[in-house]
Amino acid sequence: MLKLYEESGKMALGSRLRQFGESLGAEAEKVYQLYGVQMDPKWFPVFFMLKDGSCMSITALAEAIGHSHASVSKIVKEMTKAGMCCSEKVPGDGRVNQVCLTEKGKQQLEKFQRQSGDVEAVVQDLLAQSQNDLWEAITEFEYQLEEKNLFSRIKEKHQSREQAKVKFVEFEDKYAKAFSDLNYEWIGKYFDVEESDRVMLDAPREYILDNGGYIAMALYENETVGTCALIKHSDERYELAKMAVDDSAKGLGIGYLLGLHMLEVANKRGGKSVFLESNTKLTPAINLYKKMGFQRIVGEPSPYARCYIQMEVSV
Amino acid sequence: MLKLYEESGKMALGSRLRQFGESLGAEAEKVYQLYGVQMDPKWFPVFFMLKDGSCMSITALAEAIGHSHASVSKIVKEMTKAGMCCSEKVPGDGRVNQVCLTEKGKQQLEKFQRQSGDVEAVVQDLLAQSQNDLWEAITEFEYQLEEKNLFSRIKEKHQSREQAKVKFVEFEDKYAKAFSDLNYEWIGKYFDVEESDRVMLDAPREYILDNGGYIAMALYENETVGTCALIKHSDERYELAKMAVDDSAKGLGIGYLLGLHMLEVANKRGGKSVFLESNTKLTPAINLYKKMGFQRIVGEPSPYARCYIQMEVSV
DNA sequence: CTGAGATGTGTAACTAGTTACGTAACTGGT
DNA sequence: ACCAGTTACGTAACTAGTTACACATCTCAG
Repeated sequence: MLKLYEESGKMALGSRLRQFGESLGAEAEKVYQLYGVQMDPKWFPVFFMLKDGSCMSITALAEAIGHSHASVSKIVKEMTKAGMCCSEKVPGDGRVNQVCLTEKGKQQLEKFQRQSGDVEAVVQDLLAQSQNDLWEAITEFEYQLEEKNLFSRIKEKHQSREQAKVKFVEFEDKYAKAFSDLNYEWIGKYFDVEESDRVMLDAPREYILDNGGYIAMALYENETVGTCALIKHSDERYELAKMAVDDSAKGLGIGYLLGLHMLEVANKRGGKSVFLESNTKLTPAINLYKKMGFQRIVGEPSPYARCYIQMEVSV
Repeated sequence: MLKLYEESGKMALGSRLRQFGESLGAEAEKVYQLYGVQMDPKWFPVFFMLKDGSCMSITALAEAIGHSHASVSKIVKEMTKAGMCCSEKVPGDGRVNQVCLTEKGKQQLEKFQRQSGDVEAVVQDLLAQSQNDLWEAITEFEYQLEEKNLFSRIKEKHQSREQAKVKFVEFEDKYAKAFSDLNYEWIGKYFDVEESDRVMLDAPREYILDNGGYIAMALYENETVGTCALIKHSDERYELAKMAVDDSAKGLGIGYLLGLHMLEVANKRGGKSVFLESNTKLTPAINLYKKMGFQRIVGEPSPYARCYIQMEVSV
């Protein structure tokens, strides 16, 4: 095993797979020669798909063998030149180019079958002697990645580690600027800032906290990266509002954590339900609310011109 | 799984490995981006080998990561241009170019370590959930191939199947031409044909069979592809001579089978030992005899000018 | 000490794939 | 009937590696 793989750990799995696959493939040409099959190893996948005499289009071949159509197009061109296959336009559809083996191509079949039988037997043998069956291992790994690909898994890991660095703290006056800045930022991005916004953002203590509300600040490595407010409408009913997360911290799922934190606070304060008003235009936000458990309701008309949707959740 | 792999069986293992490895690698760039590591994924192996601050030559790097030195040379050139590493001639030896990370390169390390930790954990997790551990499976497979590579194994399989088609029959007059042709062919290739050759080859019945000897012909798909003679020197002592295999059938191990066949015949006829005379120049032949059990002896001087070695085996 | 062969590196040309793009043919809604 | 979008294909340009070759430097036997 290469020094790299000894030291790198399994993070280099992809690299190792590719390299090992290539080293196996390197022997292929000698094998073809041994059996007298007059074929370039890279033709193998195309040849194999056509070997039972069927005709296939370029695209169908590409799909079946996992290459780009461009690659298949080139391979077919070479094979045609070597007299191994031929192609013709299919009558019904002037676009598709149907490819099939020529007689000469079919003549390779007998030798090829002998070869593939032997190779199969050798590989089968090697696999059987291993504790971990390489073929099955790939199948299993691929299957797992089909459910959720590698990148998503890594992203989740990344996110959950980063989220551990996020803390939520109660509003203090020193956060007043951060609170308004974060909100002005996103409101200005999608709408015009309205008077009703300005009032609350500039005097949160007066309009939110003193009326029994609550404001949380999200801190990430001691930077304020998000904020959210609970406005008290009655002892049992709070409004979730002024949620804002800075672009620099997007993608860490801070919004979600912040939201859950707010629901928890509402619950602790005796709230039974939390509602919010938003705009269907803000798809990511709406999805976030849904994920938090909010469901659309028909509520009383809102003083905000941009409000088209109301949602609620019990806590 | 692709249709190709479903149908092809495990003969396409190499192809599948490479393809799967590539598909994993394709996600790498996004991962680097996610963690803010300013690095081209293809730099990874070089970066990794240098990450502990050590200096390495191009060739040493190439060896460690399993690339050609040319590839490493290109990667280092790119990394140098990006300011990630630098290289300088080593004082003792004007040829070697020692490469190490720059400060900027080392700055990537922290982020890289975070990333590799997460990736490692995710892959480890996936492997642990599989019945067949992909990483271990490759290690095992590689280990097996180290002992004997894939091509050798296939060749053996091929050979043993082809050998089943070889039959040995006793000399008849209809084989007289084949017997002499096969021998003249190889003798002429290495030496001048001598009178003592001519006598026996042209009248095998008289000089070999009638004196209690034996001649076998090797048939492969009804073609005579080889021959060999036993010359009786005494009731217990035979000479193996006139062994010839046609070029068209080389590589199938026919010589070996033919030799064993002759020893068997000698044994059945009451022989206790078989000797032969040959020339050290004919390395493949000598190796073949060794494989059959023959050992070098010092014997009586031979009438053949080309004979430099005598070998014997008990049967 | 000197010349033949080995070693280390860089560059050029090749290889087996890819993505990007252009063109022609088909399809489906008005 | 038509045109906007989709599909099939081929070609060109790119990519990440390779092998082949050129060249400088080193090593060591005579």
